[in-house]
This record gives sequence, structure tokens and C-alpha cells, in this order.
Amino acid sequence: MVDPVRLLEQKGLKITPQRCAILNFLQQTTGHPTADQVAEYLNRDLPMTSRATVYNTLNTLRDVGLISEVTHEPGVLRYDANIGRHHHFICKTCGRLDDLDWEMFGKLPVEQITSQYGRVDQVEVIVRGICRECQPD
Amino acid sequence: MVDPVRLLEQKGLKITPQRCAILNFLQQTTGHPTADQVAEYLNRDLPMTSRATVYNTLNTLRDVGLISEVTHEPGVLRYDANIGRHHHFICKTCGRLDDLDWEMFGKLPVEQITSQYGRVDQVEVIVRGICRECQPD
DNA sequence: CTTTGTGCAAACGATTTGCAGGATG
DNA sequence: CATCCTGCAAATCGTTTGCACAAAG
Repeated sequence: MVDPVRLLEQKGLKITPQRCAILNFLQQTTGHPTADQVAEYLNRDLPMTSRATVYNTLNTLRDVGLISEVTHEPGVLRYDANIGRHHHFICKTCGRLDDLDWEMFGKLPVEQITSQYGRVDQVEVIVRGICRECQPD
Repeated sequence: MVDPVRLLEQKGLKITPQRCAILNFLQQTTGHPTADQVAEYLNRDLPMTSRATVYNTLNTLRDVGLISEVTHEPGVLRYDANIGRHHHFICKTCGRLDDLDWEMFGKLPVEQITSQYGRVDQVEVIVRGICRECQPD
């Protein structure tokens, strides 16, 4: 958990309540909220924060690399402050998105793909299934 | 490459020119076209095919499992007639999406995740990088 | 003949943009 | 005080829906 003010300063961005709140929220939550869920949360701390600002702010933070976008479900864009290496589990029933530990998958054949494609920046594993809470019983 | 008519019959869907053309197109192309690209292509074979029909048809084919949706880039929904197991390579520069052979990644620890989550239906690896054509030089 | 699919236009939801006022460094 | 950010409303993009007509089994 890093101080939002510090992060923003490092990137040369102005410190605003909205940005700090969004960074805090994304760092605290383990879920991967959509822009709308971020907006909803923001309106509790900072009432009347406009949706447009939430979208703009998320894009700004993404552009400087403080957060990342996740898109594994059609039409749903989620955000994540965890920019380290990790994989994802998606529940097909409730839609929850959990992080999976990077080590779990051992050594992935990155060199082989690199030699084939020239350059590889990211390797991610997506697991789709049904989480414990959504099991029939 | 399977006969579209046969596939549609097996699923109990009516045979229409639009559906056959879409299935043919998706089976022939190795790219993973967006709904709009499918519509654009269709208008060459079957001029005046409405966009709505393309969307409806893609959804119908998806519902019966003849094609699958792929969403790895924010806001971009792509379609794929290859419903076998395979992984994906995405070029961050030109956006091309290639299939990677399933065997390339060897044995993934599916049992381990299953024991943790209860049920796993699909495991997919996404590799992001820059393809040969987009290399600086 | 009954059901299902198509085409059109309008509706829709999520995201982006233009512009004026306000806060930040 | 010059710049960058916010808020609002309107615009835009991709996708879905309602309805009348047409085609398939």
C-alpha cells in the first residue's frame, strides 16, 4: 500500500482529492471494480463527483501506469491497482475476478514465444470457472 | 473447416445466407474480426445486410456454441470460430490477435486451481507483445 | 401455416469530449 | 498567475430492441 500523494507526485500529476480517493480505493479493494463502481464509491467520500471525472481520472492514471485495465468479460472494463505480475480467476456465475499468484503457474515458456514473435511484454493466465460461493452446493 | 449448413442443422437453427456467410468468414479468417469487420465483409457478399442482423446472428451463433467471443482489449469484442483449446497472442501496436497452440504451454496446474475454486471450465494464456511486422526494425 | 429471421430505425448504456469555472503548484 | 483539473451537458460509439415484412420448415 503506497501513499497516493507520493505516487502522483512521482508521475508529475497534480494532487487532487478525486485522484487520491480513486487510488486509495483501488489499492484497498481486492475486487476489480468497474468505472461505475468506482464512481459509486467516490460519491460516498466525495459526493457529487461527476462520472466524467471518474472516467477521465481512471484514464489518466492508466496512462501513467499507476493502474491497469482488465478486460476479460465482454463489454466490461475493470480497474486494478495491482500492477505486479498476477493471473486471474473469473467466476462465470457472479462475475467476480480474483487474483491468482504468479508462482502458481511455474515457469511459462516465454522464451519460446519471444523467439517466435520478436517481443513479449506480458504473459497472463485467465482461468474461468465457478467460485465456491456460486457452486450449486 | 466444417460445412456451415451442417453445423446450423445440428443446432436446430434455420439455414440462412447470412448465417452461412458469417460462419464461412469466421472459419476462413485467422484474424479475430470484430462485429463491425464481419458486417463490412458481409456487405461484399450480401449487400445490404443490416448491422443489427450481424449482431443478432453473432449472438445466436455464440449462444449455441458455434463461435466464441474474445475480449482481451478494452472495449473491443472479437469473434472466433475456433472453439478448440488455444491461447492468444496480442500485438500491442497493430492489435492483431493470433492463436497459439495449446500444447505450447505444456501442462497447466488445472487441478490445483480446481481444488481451490471448486470448478474450472477454461484456462487460457494471453501473451501481449509486439509482432514481427510491428518491430521497430 | 406457424415459427423464426431479417431489416430498419429508434433506444440504450458506457465512455468521451468541449467548454467554463475552480483549484493547484 | 499560468496551468491543469473538475463538472456539466451534449456528443459519440458499439450494441440491443421493437416492430413489420419475408422466408424457412
